[in-house]
Amino acid sequence: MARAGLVTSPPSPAWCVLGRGGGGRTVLVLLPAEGEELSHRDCAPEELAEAVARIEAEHSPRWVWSDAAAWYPRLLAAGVTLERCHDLRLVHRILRHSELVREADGLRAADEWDTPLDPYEPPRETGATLFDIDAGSSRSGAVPGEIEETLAELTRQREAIDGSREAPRLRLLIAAESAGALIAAELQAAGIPWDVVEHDRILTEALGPRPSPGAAPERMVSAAAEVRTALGDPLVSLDSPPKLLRALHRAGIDVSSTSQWELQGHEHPAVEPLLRYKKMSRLLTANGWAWLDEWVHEDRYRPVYVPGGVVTGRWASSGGGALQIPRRLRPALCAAPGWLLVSADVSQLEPRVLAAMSADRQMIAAGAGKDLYSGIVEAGIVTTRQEAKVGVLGALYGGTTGDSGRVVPRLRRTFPEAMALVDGAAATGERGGTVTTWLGRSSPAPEESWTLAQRTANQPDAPAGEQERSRRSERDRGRFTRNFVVQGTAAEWALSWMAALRLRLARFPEVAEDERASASGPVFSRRAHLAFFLHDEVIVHAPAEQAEAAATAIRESADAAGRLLFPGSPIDFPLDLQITERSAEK
DNA sequence: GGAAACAGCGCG
DNA sequence: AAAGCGCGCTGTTTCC
Repeated sequence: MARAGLVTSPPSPAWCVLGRGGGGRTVLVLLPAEGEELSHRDCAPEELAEAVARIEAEHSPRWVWSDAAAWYPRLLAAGVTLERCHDLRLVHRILRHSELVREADGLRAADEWDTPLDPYEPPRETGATLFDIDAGSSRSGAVPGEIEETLAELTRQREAIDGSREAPRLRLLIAAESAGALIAAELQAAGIPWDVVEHDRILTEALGPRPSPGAAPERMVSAAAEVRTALGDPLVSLDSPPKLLRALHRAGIDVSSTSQWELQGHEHPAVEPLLRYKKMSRLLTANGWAWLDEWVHEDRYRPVYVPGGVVTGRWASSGGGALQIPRRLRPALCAAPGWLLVSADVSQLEPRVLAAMSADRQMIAAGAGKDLYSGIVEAGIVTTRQEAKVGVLGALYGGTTGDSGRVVPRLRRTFPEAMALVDGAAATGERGGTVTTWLGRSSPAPEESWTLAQRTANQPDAPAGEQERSRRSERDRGRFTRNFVVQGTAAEWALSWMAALRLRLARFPEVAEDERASASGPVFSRRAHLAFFLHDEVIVHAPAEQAEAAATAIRESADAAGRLLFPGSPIDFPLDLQITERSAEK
């Protein structure tokens, strides 16, 4: 009954709203349960962390603020963690688009809440700097973060939720999204334990020793020389696609672009060193020594996560490329001495989410307790696991050609409910409609110009070229909405997983602080904590004696997330789980 | 001379 | 062997 526990609020759900007041002070408004008295107080910047910690200990309220990204980092720095929050800016963007909200005009009018906070901009609230001015009195418009506007937005949002067609689902989504905001700030504060020596070793092995500034590494220089010799062009730039393409043509290599997948089909002696050069160039520019200098300090890599940064609800990152760390650098992700990494990823998250959403019994059965793709092979639908994978991805992404185009029709016969769900989402998108995830995040409506252009092109007298272009545009949008419902619901599952895990880990006992683990700061060097998240994968950094318990917590949380989203469904979400000192390359 | 777009490639 | 969805980041080219 995990679901009921979250949906029907406990008897006295205090909310504590944080906002900027006058004179650089912060106002705290405690919204109590009915019948109790509303209370508020304000405090100076240097008193804030202590005041928040005291209220958290006494009432454990849901903290309401403009953005976790603006308020939470300095609380964490002061050693304060919070259990739950309501992130108005993230929630605003969900509610104003959601099809489940009946009346969103008020929210849409408050468009100052639509702007995502620029993570590079220093936080503009709480008056924690000495130079803070009293913004409240000097501005005319409503400003997120000021206490009056914060309370007004909370009221708008509560009305929108209470009046929605499916308030319980929306409440789950909002709680999960807000938990994500806490987690993102905590992940950044804790940092990813990073072994600079190992990273340097991988770079040196691949590229040669670190060159002096401005120079290219040895092995890139020699690979480039091989390419130029083979092309008979001693000066050609390998970093300029147009120039390189012309040089390739002059050497008789018939390609339409310089991308690796097109090059690798050709026999020419320039191809092998060129592909080698491209690999090295990529590693150097994206995650080379300059990246190490910029992003890793005191054994921690601290990327910037952007919760809700993708339309589907997935996280994005901004700076540091947290979600694109190449697998070959994974071994640099390494536990502090005396600590361990507990890594877990969900097998075939998206297909399983689709199976659960559509309650497709055959598809659920194919994945029950094992690899879903192997299950499809065993059911006799295809002959190889690779075929099953390509077919399922084609179903999720709207593939029509090649292997996936051949397998999808067979999947449609075997898994009719699952396929009907994604096919329906695609049809809605092609018509210009909106689709919605399991918990209520809706896809953005198409631009007005798009709808208009489609209507014009669909007139019988429209030029054939225009009609063709219009059909292609419709299909593009259909593939987007087809994938949106699945990718978005998978993101909701992952948030629920992490939210449950985070609360379990917070109840772990404290251990003695370790010298190297202390690089994670006062909060995260005394017990197991989340260190990494990547769509369907988490890594917990744990004192060795807590690693087994952390693994159990990860599994329990995955089960809890499944029950929370799909109560009563037989769907399962098996994990690949490993306890190691060093992350595996795979 | 700086912003925007593109190419290419890393991740799920 | 690539395709079909969603991203970020770098270096280069193009545009204003």
